[in-house]
Amino acid sequence: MTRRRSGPTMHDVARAAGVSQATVSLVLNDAEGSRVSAETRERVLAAVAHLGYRVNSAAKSLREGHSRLIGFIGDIVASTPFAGEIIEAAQDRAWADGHLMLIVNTGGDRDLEERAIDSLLSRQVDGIVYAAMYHRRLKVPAALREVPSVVLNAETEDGSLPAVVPDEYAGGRAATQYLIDRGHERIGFININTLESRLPAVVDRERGFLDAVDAAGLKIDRTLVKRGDGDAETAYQHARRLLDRKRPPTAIFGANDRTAWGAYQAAADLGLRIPDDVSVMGFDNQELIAAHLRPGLTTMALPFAEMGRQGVARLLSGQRGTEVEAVTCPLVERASVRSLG
Amino acid sequence: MTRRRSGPTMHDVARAAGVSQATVSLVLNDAEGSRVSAETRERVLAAVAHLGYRVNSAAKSLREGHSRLIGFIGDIVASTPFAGEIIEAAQDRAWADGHLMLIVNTGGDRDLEERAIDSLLSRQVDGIVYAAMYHRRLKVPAALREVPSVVLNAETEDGSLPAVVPDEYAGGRAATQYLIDRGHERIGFININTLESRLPAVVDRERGFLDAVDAAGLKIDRTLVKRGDGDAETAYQHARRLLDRKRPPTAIFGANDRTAWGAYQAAADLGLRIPDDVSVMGFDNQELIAAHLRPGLTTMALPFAEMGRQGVARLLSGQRGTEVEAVTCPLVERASVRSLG
DNA sequence: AAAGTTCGGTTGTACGTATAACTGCGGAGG
DNA sequence: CCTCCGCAGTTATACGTACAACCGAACTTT
Repeated sequence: MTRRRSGPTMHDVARAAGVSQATVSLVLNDAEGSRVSAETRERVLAAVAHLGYRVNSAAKSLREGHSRLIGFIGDIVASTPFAGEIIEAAQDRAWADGHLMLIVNTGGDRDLEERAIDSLLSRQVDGIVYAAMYHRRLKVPAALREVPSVVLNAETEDGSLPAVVPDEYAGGRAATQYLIDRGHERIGFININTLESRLPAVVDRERGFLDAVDAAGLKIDRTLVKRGDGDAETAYQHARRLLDRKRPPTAIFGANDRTAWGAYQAAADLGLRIPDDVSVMGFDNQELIAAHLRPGLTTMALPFAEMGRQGVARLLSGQRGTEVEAVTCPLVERASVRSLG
Repeated sequence: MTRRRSGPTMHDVARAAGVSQATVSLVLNDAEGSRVSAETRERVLAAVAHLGYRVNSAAKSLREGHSRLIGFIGDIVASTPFAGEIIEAAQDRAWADGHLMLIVNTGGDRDLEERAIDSLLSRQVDGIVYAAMYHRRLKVPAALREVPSVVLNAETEDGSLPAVVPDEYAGGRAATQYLIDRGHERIGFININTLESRLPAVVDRERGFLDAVDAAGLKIDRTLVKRGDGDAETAYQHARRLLDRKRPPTAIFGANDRTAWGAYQAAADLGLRIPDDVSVMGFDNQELIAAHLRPGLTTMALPFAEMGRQGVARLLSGQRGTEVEAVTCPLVERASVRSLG
């Protein structure tokens, strides 16, 4: 009944090489500080190659008490193209350290999440990465604390776990500064949503924008700041109204790329050319929008890959702090902003 | 030295419940056909809950010879937004069957791929899903054959492994039929690339288009069929030339969404409205393009989720055929096609 | 009453590995 | 010549689980 599909074991190798299983283990693991003659080592290695021996990780994990496995839990994997990036980077980082990544997506289902964590823990994962698909604050399941864990793209409400998030404030500020540096003094800002949403992407980007304007000694014109409802149509309307004024802004900063796209459409409808008549800056660097708009959209990239890397690196480093790490959003320069004067 | 972080074992539970370890195992696994009294079962379950016992999968896998793990290997995960969808669906399907998914992305690196497969095999995975990020034919590493494997979004050159691919031909044909059903008789077709690329997306979609036109008894006008070089600009130029003719087509079918987007831009530049003056149909259903164009692009969706599901399902079903399964591409109706007459 | 037959468990072992503890041997040191 | 020691391994064991084989008591069956 016991279907034993698996290949040769160390015992088979040992027999083939005329040594004991322990010696095989020594050769395979202890590469340096070992006490086995070069000749024996060769024989063992030859037998390994000849038989196509592969270590049985289950046995190894059982013996060693850990698995060289990292768990990855995400709330909504597919819906966002970012997901792949963060997963890839996390996996790459884990692999670089000899770990594989176990992935579970929960679709935000709390109950499934608990079971998923249970399942990961029972597989002796060495750590868990909990990734949120959009930046927010959240409560994490208690079981996460049983093993080193880190939260990506979100912060825990109680600050009980280390987290890695995009630096929205610095991003908003850098984007604005970029426009200011190019001579823009009247800059329209179209936010994604109202501040009540409490989302860092909404609140902090706007704060960054305002502070940059203020720090540059420019007057803050509240009528240039618009807030939407997350809808593309609303963003379009806002952009249209901004550009239709007697003294329109010379640049529009959309708090995300979709909002910026609204500005493109408004400009097109009004016969304005980008960047000649009006400059546009986005945020998020959604490849399919930003890179394919004509002209290409200059925007701030969310550091998904970097978050994935840092998160796993933090797990594997073994240091247990709970600091929130803010990662810089790099500016991606394309062709939608021009220098004035 | 041996850092034993792990929690209680069956022995601990057994002691707490005043039974033997075997009884705990019986209670936990054999739920039905077991021979343990209701009262004992209760005691064991209580002890399990009280101690927070969790099975050690490493030990279980070692004992049982399999891991309830599925390996997922992809060539370019992040670069494409499709990746997330296929991964999510595959993982969901695996989870539904009590399996977790181990993911590795190789970036197309052949050597890394071999090592990844080795690593998966040494972890006793019950099967491997090998996903290509765009539809093509490829050679798979021989080691894949050591365990049930299935190829997604690609076919093996030697047909040695089961595969699941999108039905490009049927998709091209269905899209065209959709236009014909709405009264279009002069339909422009802008292919992504030349047929020399040998890619199914290029070859079969065009074949589907031609066959649909032919089957409808319409005359095939070769001058309405254009081929690009994968570049957005070229697609735009083709669309422009098509629409600039004395008798322009009433509809343009772009072999992918980016090509269709070129048609949007050409139409806009010529002052033509979609769908009033010209209808446009795409292929791929790239959310960020198709859903956000104005008007929304009617297009054929690639069945990524379905491929992920089917692939894993095939693995878990245990049946070992090597057939290539073609999955239907569903039509996503938005607003870029109008009925004539 | 002797001989099964359930019932409700227990004992023992194997899965493949890593490693602590041991061993046989040849040479160096006294 | 005896002792000691380093070398190059070997032997034995534990990790936590599943399950085959066993076992005692109570209950039938003949």
